[in-house]
Amino acid sequence: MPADFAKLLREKGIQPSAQRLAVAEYVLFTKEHPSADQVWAKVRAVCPVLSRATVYNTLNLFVKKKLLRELVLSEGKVVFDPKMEAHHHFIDEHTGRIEDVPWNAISVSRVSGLKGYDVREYMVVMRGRTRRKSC
Amino acid sequence: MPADFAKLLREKGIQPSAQRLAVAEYVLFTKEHPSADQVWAKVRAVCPVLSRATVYNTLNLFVKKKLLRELVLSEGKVVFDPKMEAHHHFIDEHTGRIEDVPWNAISVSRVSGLKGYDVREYMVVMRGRTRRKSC
DNA sequence: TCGTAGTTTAGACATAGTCTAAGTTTGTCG
DNA sequence: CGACAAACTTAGACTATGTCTAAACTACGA
Repeated sequence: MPADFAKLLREKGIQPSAQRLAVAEYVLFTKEHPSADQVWAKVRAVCPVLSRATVYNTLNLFVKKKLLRELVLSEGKVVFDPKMEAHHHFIDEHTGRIEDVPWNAISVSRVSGLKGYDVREYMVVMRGRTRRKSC
Repeated sequence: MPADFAKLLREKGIQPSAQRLAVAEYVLFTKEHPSADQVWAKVRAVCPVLSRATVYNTLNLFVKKKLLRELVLSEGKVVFDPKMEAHHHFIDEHTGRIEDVPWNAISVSRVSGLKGYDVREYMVVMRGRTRRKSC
């Protein structure tokens, strides 16, 4: 955990304001996977002068500057998939379109040997762009 | 595509109402990955007597009865992860808690050979229960 | 026909996230 | 220092997604 968060932010091209430092101190080193509102709650306990909009702005900024990763499958929505057999998913980065990838196209090993977890199901989620002609 | 949707629903223990049939006809055989409101829009075009609540109820019922799968990483929210190196994720089915799984714990092959896709990044998403003592 | 369980409905409510317009802070340059 | 501009923060309005409720409707067996 760095002593100097301001320096860390500056290195990424982010102006280190008090609010951003408070958010950074919590979110950059947590082991939890907090939602934006959870971040807001945590940081407000330390730094009460902090609006919700700033937390959202700051988190999005951190994601853009590669300090954080956003974990989400589709673009903020729950989607439904009628294909009940196991399969993988590919998400087109430009369009957000989700495509099914057949189970056998990819092989994954050592899942069942994972220590500490009973894995009931799994899938590979890929992101990138489609190389199709017709689209 | 089955001729008799009513029979299909009854086999799963679902009373086949007109609304449920209309939803089933669209959602069980689409290649899209529609959100709930997209389903509503599509089905309402065919069957205008259909409320939003019924669509949500029906979709959730179909998921419970294993006709559909819900594609979502965390429980409907975007969460943030400060770990920027590639890694996988395990989601505890009971608590919804997300844990990081080291990249080397699992091996995935043939991703880069996928026809038609430029995969820029990928991860394995697992679901199940944690077998830890302390929790 | 009646009663009941199951289903559907509109709309209120809740939560997640974005946007805006105004106010505050910060950095720069004379 | 002083003032200006750019960057940042704010409250609250707004949109979208999803849940809940109470009332109305429907199907169906006794």
